Amino acid sequence: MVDLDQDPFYSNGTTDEISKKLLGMLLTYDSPKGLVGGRIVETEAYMGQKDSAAHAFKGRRTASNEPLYGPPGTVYIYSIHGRYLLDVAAQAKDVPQGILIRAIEPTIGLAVMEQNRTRHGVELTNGPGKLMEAFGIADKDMNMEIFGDSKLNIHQDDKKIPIQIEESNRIGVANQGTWATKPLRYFVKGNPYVSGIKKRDYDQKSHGWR
DNA sequence: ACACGGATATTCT
DNA sequence: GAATATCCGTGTA
Repeated sequence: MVDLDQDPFYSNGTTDEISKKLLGMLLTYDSPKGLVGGRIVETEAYMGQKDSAAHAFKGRRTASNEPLYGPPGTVYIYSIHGRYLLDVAAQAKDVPQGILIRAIEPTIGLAVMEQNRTRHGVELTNGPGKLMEAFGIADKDMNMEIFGDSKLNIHQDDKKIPIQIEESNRIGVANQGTWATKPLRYFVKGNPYVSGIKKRDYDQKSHGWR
């Protein structure tokens, strides 16, 4: 059994650094309808107690954000606006910093995801609630599980390299205090599955991968 | 009971 | 592109 607090990936670096490292990694879910997944193309870092936009701001701790306090690699699913969003705890146990996985470029189980979403093309997975709907996840049953031990997995060794990582402020936290404007959102420049990207900014050739 | 949010879809100028 | 309707679980009262 691995010592989770010593995890060589999640504990190695600050949460914003890890958010960038996740870009290009393969995210999979072993769903009841078959394996689904894709490349992570957009993430956001939430820096814990000090971060006015984070769920754990000022050490806030409730039943629903408890997974943030789990060991690195803990699955944190939470609901907002009637959707489910996927986070991963990024630091040692009791350090409540997390990374929101906002979009993926789908590569596995396209037919299943299209059925779950009743949409296709970029609309399949170009947003945090959309990718969870595509996966067919509509509950928080996997909370507190660890990526890799869970049916959810982030394959650290199966990774494409972005040509360029772009940064911006985080989405949907506009009036969440002084941290609202910090550049803690990261995405693969030119990838069509990044939320809100304009068609003219697509990298048609390589989707932003090296 | 009730207000609201780490979102999405639809409907307009 | 921007405005708006709707989503429903969660925190606070």
